Amino acid sequence: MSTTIKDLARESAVSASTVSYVLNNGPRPVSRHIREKVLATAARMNYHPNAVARGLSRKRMDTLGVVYTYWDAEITDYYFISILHGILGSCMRHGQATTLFTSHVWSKVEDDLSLFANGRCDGLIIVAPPLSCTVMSLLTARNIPCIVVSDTLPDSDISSVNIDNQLAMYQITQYLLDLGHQRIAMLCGDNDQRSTPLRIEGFRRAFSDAGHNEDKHLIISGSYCFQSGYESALKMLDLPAKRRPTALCCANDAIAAGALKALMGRGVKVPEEISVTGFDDTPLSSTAPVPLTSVRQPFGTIGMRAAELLLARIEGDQSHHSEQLPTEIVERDSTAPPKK
Amino acid sequence: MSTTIKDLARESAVSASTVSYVLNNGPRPVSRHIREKVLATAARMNYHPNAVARGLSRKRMDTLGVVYTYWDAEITDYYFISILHGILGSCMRHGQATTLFTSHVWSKVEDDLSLFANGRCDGLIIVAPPLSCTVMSLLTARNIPCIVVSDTLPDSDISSVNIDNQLAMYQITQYLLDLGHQRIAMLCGDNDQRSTPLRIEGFRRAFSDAGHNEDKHLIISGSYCFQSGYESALKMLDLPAKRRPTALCCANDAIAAGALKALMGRGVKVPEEISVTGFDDTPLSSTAPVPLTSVRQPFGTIGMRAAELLLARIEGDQSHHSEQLPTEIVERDSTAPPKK
DNA sequence: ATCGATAATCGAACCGGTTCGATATATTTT
DNA sequence: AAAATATATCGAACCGGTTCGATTATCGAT
Repeated sequence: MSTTIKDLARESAVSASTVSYVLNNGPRPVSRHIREKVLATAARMNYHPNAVARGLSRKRMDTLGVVYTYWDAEITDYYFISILHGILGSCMRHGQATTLFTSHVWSKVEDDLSLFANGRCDGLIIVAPPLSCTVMSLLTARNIPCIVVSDTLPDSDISSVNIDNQLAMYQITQYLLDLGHQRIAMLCGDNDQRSTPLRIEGFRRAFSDAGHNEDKHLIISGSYCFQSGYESALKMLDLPAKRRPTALCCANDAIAAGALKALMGRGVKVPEEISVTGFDDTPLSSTAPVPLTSVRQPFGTIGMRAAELLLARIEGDQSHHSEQLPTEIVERDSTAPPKK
Repeated sequence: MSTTIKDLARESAVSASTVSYVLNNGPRPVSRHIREKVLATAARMNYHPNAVARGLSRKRMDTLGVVYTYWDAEITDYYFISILHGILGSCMRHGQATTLFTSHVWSKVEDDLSLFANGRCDGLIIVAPPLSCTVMSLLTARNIPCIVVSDTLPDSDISSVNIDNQLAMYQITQYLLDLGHQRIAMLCGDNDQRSTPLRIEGFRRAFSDAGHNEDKHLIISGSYCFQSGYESALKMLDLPAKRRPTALCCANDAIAAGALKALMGRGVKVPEEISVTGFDDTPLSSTAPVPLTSVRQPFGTIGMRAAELLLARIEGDQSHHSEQLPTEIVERDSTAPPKK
């Protein structure tokens, strides 16, 4: 249907291989005369090389795959999208296409893996795999380059890019402690996410390092969503006054927004009576009824680095990285020293 | 490196073509005996057919491309993401991979088009192309199936999927008029987006159909962002009391949120003093300080239908569709009859 | 002029599948 | 039992590029 390299060769009265050399600038020299002729016919015939044929013979599709499972049915969450944004940027800059794969259920991803791991993509970026995830071993077994955006697995030699979850939580807890809070509740996210135990650990360590008594009852398990934050906050409000926390340290912004709603519903003033912190610094942080003090994750950079590391690995780099990108506390209006 | 169909053929003591017939269930019959043998060796050798080779010979990659330019540097906006979500769902259901392409500048997309239009994707879904966009004609010239998610172009035979922008705006304006508002300002989005003139037209028609005098000065141009809404709302507040609108009909939720902030900053009560409506029903609508009455667009369905139409077209369907999916007004707390 | 070295070009094989014409085998018909 | 038909399998060509060994043209040095 469309013009092929053979058409081009015939029309330019040269061999197909020569045309290929011209189009790729090598690997062999072509005389100036012929080069120009070929280029001219290519333009005239509106020739565009077929990426699939090219990919087959070069064993390189210049395509990166992104794998993601959403926890509760939404790819639309800011976390994934911003990382994807970074990945896309990187891919564009390096002339790579980006192919997406998602599924509600992680096991389905593993089943459908063959769709990816079959030459279509040169490598895979796996975003936020749940704790129980065997995909990576499948991939390495099949010699498919991959990178995870997640905390490093203890026993894995797969490179990873992420923030330092423990440190980040440590810092924001410390921030609250420095404000003078003593009774702080941590509103946690899903237990099967790797970030959860790490953030809890950071929270705990901030307490012990500060020499404060850590009251275990103030670690509230939940999930990374608005509803969970709402419910957990209500629980906190129902505690007897002397046990009620003066600050809620939330494991992400959605939880914090939910908590905010609960507090406002009960007429509790933020930050005057209770301080609230978010995590992720999504747009929610700034548009919340009380703009949230939050931990900014460099999502874009995370995605970018993941793509770059993957690309390096595809190009033969064997080294093992596990990058931890710095986070930053963004102060807004939801935190203040405790009352009195 | 990895096992090929030839390895499989040798190991099963049959020809490669027979293996192919087994793996694809056709197009020719294979004896039960051989079928099972091949399947067994395939499993044993952990064989996965190479999608690229397959794609080359079948001229079909089972991949749909999604093209998008973000207005102001963010792919992360809810509009695109939710549509993408619908597309992904459809693709998964139909065994298609999804490849993404974005760029800040639309012209860059046109340049890089060859990356897509070269066999890698079987067709393209173009999301929200700006008014001045020549990509589609390039594509049709090169015989590449495509669908736009956008209002239909007057002179185009490319199928499209979208809401009825004019009708939707008509309805929400009517809703405000029915509440008793007479002085309503429309806070518009970008002028180079196709939706803008259509929504304005809907706004106008609602006025004229209701027999109200339409005051042209209440159509405020701007862009689809928070900041624009903020600024436009301030302008409204600065109008002399008798010309000040009692309702702000915003062209999207971001604008409405910005407007809300301006109003709250000036101590204007919503909805008691001024009603505000959004458009799109993004999460912003429900999490805004005053939950917004908004127009819900069926983003997921839009994406889904776009993918399905594209798939049909790829499979040879020549018919021309331009689907307009129904919208729905979601009432929340930001609207009420005008004061007194 | 002749020879060797270098540069430019060609032809064929290959990447890993699919598909079609031809052949071999099994089944039915007469 | 032979002929006609249906079924199962093979081999080769093809998809549209890249790459490598071999061949030819070009050039400077002797």
